[in-house]
Amino acid sequence: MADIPAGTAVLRQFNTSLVLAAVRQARRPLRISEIISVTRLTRPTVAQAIEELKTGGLVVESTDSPDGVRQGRPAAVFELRTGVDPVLGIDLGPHAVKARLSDLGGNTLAASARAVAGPHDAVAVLAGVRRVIDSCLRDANLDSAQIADVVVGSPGVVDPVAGRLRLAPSMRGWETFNITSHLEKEFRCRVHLENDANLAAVAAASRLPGRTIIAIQWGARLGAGIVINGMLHRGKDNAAGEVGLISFDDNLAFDRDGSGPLEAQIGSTGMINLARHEFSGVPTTRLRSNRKLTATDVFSAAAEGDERAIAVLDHTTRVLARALSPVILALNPDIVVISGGIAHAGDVLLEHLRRHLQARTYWVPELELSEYAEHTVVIGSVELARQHTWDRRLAAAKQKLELSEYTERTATNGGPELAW
Amino acid sequence: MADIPAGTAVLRQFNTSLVLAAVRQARRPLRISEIISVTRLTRPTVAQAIEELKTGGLVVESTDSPDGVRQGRPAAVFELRTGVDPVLGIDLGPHAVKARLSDLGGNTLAASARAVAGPHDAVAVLAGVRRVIDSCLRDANLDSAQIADVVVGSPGVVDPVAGRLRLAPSMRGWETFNITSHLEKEFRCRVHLENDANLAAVAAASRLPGRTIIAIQWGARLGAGIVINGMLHRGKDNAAGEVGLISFDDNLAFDRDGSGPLEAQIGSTGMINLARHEFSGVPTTRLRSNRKLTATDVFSAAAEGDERAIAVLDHTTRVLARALSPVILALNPDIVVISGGIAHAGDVLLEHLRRHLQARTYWVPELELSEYAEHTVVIGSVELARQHTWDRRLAAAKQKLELSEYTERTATNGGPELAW
DNA sequence: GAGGAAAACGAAGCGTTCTTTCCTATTCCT
DNA sequence: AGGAATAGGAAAGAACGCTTCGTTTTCCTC
Repeated sequence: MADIPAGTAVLRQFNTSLVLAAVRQARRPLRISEIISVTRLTRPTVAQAIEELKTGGLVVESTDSPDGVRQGRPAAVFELRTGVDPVLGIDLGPHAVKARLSDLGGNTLAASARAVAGPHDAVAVLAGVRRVIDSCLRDANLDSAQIADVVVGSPGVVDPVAGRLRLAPSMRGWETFNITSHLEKEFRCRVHLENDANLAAVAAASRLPGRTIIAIQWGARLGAGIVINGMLHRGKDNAAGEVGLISFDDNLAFDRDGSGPLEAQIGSTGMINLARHEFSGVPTTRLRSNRKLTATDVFSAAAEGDERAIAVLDHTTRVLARALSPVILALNPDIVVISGGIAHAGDVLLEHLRRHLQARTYWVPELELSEYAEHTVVIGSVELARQHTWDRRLAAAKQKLELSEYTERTATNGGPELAW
Repeated sequence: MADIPAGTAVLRQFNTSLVLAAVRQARRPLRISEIISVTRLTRPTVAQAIEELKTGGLVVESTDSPDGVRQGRPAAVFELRTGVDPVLGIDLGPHAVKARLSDLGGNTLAASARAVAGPHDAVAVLAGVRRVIDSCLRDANLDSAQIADVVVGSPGVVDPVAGRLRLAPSMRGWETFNITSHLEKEFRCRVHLENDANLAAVAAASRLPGRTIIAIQWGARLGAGIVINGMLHRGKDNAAGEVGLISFDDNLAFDRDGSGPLEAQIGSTGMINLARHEFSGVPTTRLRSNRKLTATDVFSAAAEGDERAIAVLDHTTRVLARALSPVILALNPDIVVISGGIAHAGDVLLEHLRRHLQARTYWVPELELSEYAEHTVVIGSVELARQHTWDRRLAAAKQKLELSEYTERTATNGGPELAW
């Protein structure tokens, strides 16, 4: 903590981060005159800020020839220094572990996935984690010491300070195991633990900045991540979005999988049980009861018009709509994004869900399937790790602006003419 | 819009608003040395800022002798100039209109309430509004031209830009009537329309800064206001918090009062119907079926142990818990505050509600009855009007800081070590 | 009652930053 | 080859905050 008396130095830092933000928001290399028009600063100021950012390693002079005007002395163009500080995202799914490596610019360097015996076998899961990490590092030709940030996604309610799970009935034994400090022994950076649905929400929020989003992570388990005006909402106990615990029979109980009432009903295993029951003794050409039935089978059959598959789909989406409608009425979100393996189901899913929501909510939000499907959580992990790294980089430039914590917070969100 | 090249002037303005924020947050007159220690600015800077704020009419030198140290040359103390810019709050309730007049410091100058024929009679409501406003102005010895801001609370979904109600089945005819422009003819200031439950939430948020709150406005109608980390959440269509429309029978319909399914069941009229049915033919000493039954009667009977009243209470709170539990699981709020006439019920209500929530949510939030009870909405109106006025006052000092809109917004809420 | 200590107030000098202004450098077009 | 257009660089001027010093006012002690 530097001495507080700051003087005009804060101005310098403020303007520098203004320039940095301008360069960051643009998706292409920027020339100085463009930065001037965006930030409305003068040329010497911008030049000095760029110089500072260059020596600080935050931006580099791009070698590409600038776009646009092709007359006069060619301008130097600057962009973020992205091909450095690789970050790692890990998804501890119930049946598979995934890892993904990306640079600061968001370019994927490597990805790996691996099925694991089961969520209850901590040793097997840890071994799987080690293998997918090693695979990624090998593919990208990187050493673990070079990684700048790691984010681990997991079902359950996480304790971000302790780095443990506070509630994870589906992963017995994990509550007492501190996975972040375990992994931090191998990396030179911090390892963050985050709820998987929250990461799916981060992935959605990065595509939809500033919006209010309910991200439904729907696979074997069911969870939601809540994004309010672009900001992830974690809740008082970091337990926001635990919609899997919604119950209709006035009785909150976990079944033997550790599933809450709602996810037991419409999580993929619950859904398959329902389908198996529906199809019992009635083997069709596509859906034979002796083959291992998957959720995808049900959806493709529904898309082809199979009545019994449609019945399963209809029931499932009705239950989800019933559970979500109070949340949608309370939040009035812009959009509901559905991720997880179920996102392969296609528009059939959305059509049924929309119909059931229309019967229960006055303003039906936009509905969307995550294009990342079952990879949404890993991608959200990588995205969050990138944000952590950026925040840390920017922290130096922001030191003094902590003063802005004195800026009062009003209770209103700002009406049209009141936003400042 | 002044010329953009700003230079060190933005520093001046930044420091000036820092000083203003410090003075505003303190609830007592502040001496300059106190402002120095809070803002960590130097004396000349603070002195200059104070001088600027004094000439701008935002702060005044208090005549009170300063607290604390009583040695040395007595320090001048400064405080906000509050005894000016009176603001008006209005509550257009279903059965009564209320008005309340306050100064910028939050001191109530006058208050008035009046029963009206019914919410469907627009003429009667307007006449009532005029009378409560006139009564307040007369009591406070003020002229309408002196009012600095007006906020009108009403059930239904408001359109803040148009100043009309976009959905208000309970107030037929109001959708086409532009109440704000009607009132703006009488005042020299802007008139804002806001949902009543949102105003109850504003009232709660002003007592609980920075918290996540579900404010339940529970009277004849039932609505919620959602506050996320101290900020009112309005939702995409300004329709957040419309929990009165939650349905359990998969059918969203309005009854002839214009009530949604949930409010038809447990709004005060629905509750009284239930009680009347419960007590029919079984007149007790306290609750005779021939007297007009009120919700308060039911609660006081329940508090005294009347089994049938307890049954009504139990049923009502169970229905509310069932409707709210998905919202609570999704948001994991700090607290649920219940306002409206029902808040007179006392702790019996909270105990039953808590019990029913415990069966449905893993982390039960704090529960509280609004101390303002049926006056919560008017008080929230006044609070919001005060905030509007402050924001407008501050706008001048903030002009240049609009630049901060370039400060990027990350999708995360900021982990422990990431907040800046 | 006089002197000292403590706190507040006021003013001058200094350093940093941004802005303005002018000039030079490079490239394309005619 | 020369003009136009754009980029880059340097110096002067202005505004601001920080530091330092001296002055004023009150309380406490002797």
